[in-house]
Amino acid sequence: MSPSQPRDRGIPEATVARLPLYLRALHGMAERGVATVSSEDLAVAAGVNSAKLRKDLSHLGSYGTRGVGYDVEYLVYQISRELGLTQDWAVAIVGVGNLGRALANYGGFVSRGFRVAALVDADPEVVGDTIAGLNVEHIDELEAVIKRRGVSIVVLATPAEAAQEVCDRVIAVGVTSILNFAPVVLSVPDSVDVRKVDLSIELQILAFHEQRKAGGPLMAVDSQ
Amino acid sequence: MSPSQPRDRGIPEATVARLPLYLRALHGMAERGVATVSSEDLAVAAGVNSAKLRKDLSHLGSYGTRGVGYDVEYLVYQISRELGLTQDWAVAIVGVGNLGRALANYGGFVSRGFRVAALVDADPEVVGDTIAGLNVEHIDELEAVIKRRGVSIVVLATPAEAAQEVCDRVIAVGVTSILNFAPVVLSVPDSVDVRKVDLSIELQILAFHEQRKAGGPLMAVDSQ
DNA sequence: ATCCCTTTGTGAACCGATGCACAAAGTCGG
DNA sequence: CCGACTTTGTGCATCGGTTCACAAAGGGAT
Repeated sequence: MSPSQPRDRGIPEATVARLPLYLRALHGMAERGVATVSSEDLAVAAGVNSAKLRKDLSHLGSYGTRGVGYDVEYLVYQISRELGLTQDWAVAIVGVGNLGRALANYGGFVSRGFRVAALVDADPEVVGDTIAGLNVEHIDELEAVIKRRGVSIVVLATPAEAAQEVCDRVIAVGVTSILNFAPVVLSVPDSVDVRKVDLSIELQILAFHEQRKAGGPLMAVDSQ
Repeated sequence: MSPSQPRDRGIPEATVARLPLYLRALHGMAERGVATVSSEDLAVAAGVNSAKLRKDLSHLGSYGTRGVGYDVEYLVYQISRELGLTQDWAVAIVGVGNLGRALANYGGFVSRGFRVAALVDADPEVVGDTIAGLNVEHIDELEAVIKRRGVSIVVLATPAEAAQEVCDRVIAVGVTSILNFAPVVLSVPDSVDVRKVDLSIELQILAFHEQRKAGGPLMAVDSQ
């Protein structure tokens, strides 16, 4: 705000998106008993350029030792703290179709920092079922469940038509973080974060490049 | 390669990533009987800036009419063609756990241009099962299935440990496009395209921003 | 204690993407 | 047929992110 106080705790978005990658690589190293790691090695493990890695980490602070590298355990802790994974996040999954079910059972989901705290669906056929150890609750209970369980992150795995309404309702009870799997553009206030995952978009991007490789606009049907 | 031949059919990567978004919005409009659309309206529907949309479309050619806008049907066709969706892509899903199953049944997957042509798994328990109308084949048959069905895009929904080996094997039989859901960094030749979707990374990014909103490093527990 | 070797952290050039703002192009009413 | 209006397509300034390259910092050997 005030120019006299730079207050540069702002970490670039691109960096934030890579921190989980580093964290995963570091966890693997910690399990294998690695004590310290150089930016070069960690960069390879995470699949990025080492200069980029160092610049990313430098946004968190000076946690490396020149001539040695980074202490694995310590770096795991620092990144976890920065990402907010030292606390426990209650996640609700709305829409318990094939995808919602898969997400509820997805191991990597539950692992560090996150806990699936509620499953909600509109279909009376599945309400009351137990999935991944959780009772599926009715969509009418949405607001009550979110408040009762202290849910702060909502995963939308509903059909496209239902997504915006559910989105509006959870925002109305204070949720400000949404992970959207429904193939729609959600309209939300600026204060709400929405991340979207669209499986078919990823496939389409692959198809584009595949087409290019296969001869592109010239359609040169040839060995290479 | 040769600098003498610029060959500028190169569409920026950021543009390619947005084309599927435009396509989805356009399909919706076509269904609602909309004949033409302005860049402004389409931009709103796709959730982007209208100048960006126009610049993106300009990379495909001059398909708009000044003073009028874009013909919906025509633009759908042009974008589809550019993305390579006018042809039929055979997709194999390797790993038929919760996620693989969800993907096999996922409607938006099958829809336009893509066809799930094979399901493959290592677990004898599921091999032979019929999922989404397809017989699950054994991982030993991987190479044979890919060749027989003409699979050109492989979706990896295996456990993390198995992903790299499956990846190597499908590349060995000529696959150059992979959509990876396993939480590992795959190592592949430059000629192969890998796109990754990591559900837990998305959650971690949300957690980061959520933590910031909740008071950030100062932990100012306050209304605003 | 000193020197050499390794590795970090970062200044600076570079690159691609974004968004403004406007001229060119086309439509439509009179 | 003309003039007002709409909307595209794009030149240009800007911005965020990437990469290079190197000085500063620390460890370990002698």
